[in-house]
Amino acid sequence: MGLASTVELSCKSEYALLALLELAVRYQSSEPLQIRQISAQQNIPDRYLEQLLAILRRGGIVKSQRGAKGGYLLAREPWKISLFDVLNCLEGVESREGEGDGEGNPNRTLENKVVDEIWQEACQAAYAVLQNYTLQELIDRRDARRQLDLMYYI
Amino acid sequence: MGLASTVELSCKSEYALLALLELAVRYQSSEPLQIRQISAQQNIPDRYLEQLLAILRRGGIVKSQRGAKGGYLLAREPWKISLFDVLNCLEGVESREGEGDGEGNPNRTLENKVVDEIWQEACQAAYAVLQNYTLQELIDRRDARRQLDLMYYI
DNA sequence: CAAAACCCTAGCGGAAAACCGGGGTATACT
DNA sequence: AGTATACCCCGGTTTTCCGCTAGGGTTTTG
Repeated sequence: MGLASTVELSCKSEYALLALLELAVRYQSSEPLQIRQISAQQNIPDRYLEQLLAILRRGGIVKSQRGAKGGYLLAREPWKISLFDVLNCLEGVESREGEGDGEGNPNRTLENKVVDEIWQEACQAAYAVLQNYTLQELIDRRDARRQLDLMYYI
Repeated sequence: MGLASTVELSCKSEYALLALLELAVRYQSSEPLQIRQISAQQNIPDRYLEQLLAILRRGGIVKSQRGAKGGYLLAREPWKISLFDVLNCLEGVESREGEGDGEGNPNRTLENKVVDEIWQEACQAAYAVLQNYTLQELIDRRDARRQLDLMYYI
């Protein structure tokens, strides 16, 4: 209830995580996976997913292979990519340098700063959690729940 | 940088906290404070602030006194109102019952659920921090920094 | 050289956030 | 009683942002 249910993961971030999960599953094969395949598997609008993957590429999360038979691969092992890495990469783009706010704003009162300080502290706590989860653990969790669901079914 | 600077407190929440800080400072006097005074002090559009205070009133954070010489007061002591109380009150309004998403949505895959689970866990960590800070501590922090700034100035 | 894939940039549409305004109602003071 | 003050309710407007679409490139395979 309340905050817990209203503060939702952005659609963008969810798409990205689901896509990365697909890449992570096939990491061993080192065969690139194409946008179309991912978008079909996870029900993500393909042209939009394309943009997200571009961001992740620039952020060093995935790498791409151009041309026919190309596609995307994880830039490193699934257990070396934390959820924080991913979300930070996504949300940290197209902010920088547009503010006037953010920090260097002159007419920010002491009250503004204090409130912000605590807000940052709360965010840090959340980041700490996200840094502890990797893509690999995402896969593991899913597989564990698959087993569980299967048991209930029988 | 990154997430840390982009995940910003909503304007709404910041306004509310600043307004409550003003009320908290004058809590002892038990004289109501008017919207105009608060909005002037903290540079908040007064008609907008009015709406926010109405939400906070319905949420039991502040109480109001109508008529001439009226205004707003905290509903309880500043050290008994946590930042979580405030944000939860503000963000938790006008959501409920409009979703289709949220949880009971049938076509949510296992992947969706797993990702959400972890996200919720991260949020919980942030809430824990916010629950530990009260309006009183907001005041104390500000005053501490005032002293500090003064020392540097000399 | 053609097909398959990624690459870049621009812009649209709807929803939510921020804000404004008008007319009502309770209370204090004279 | 009457008037001024300040909250109260609710609808509308503006602006911003997110999710998504679109078009035209460039690189690579075969």
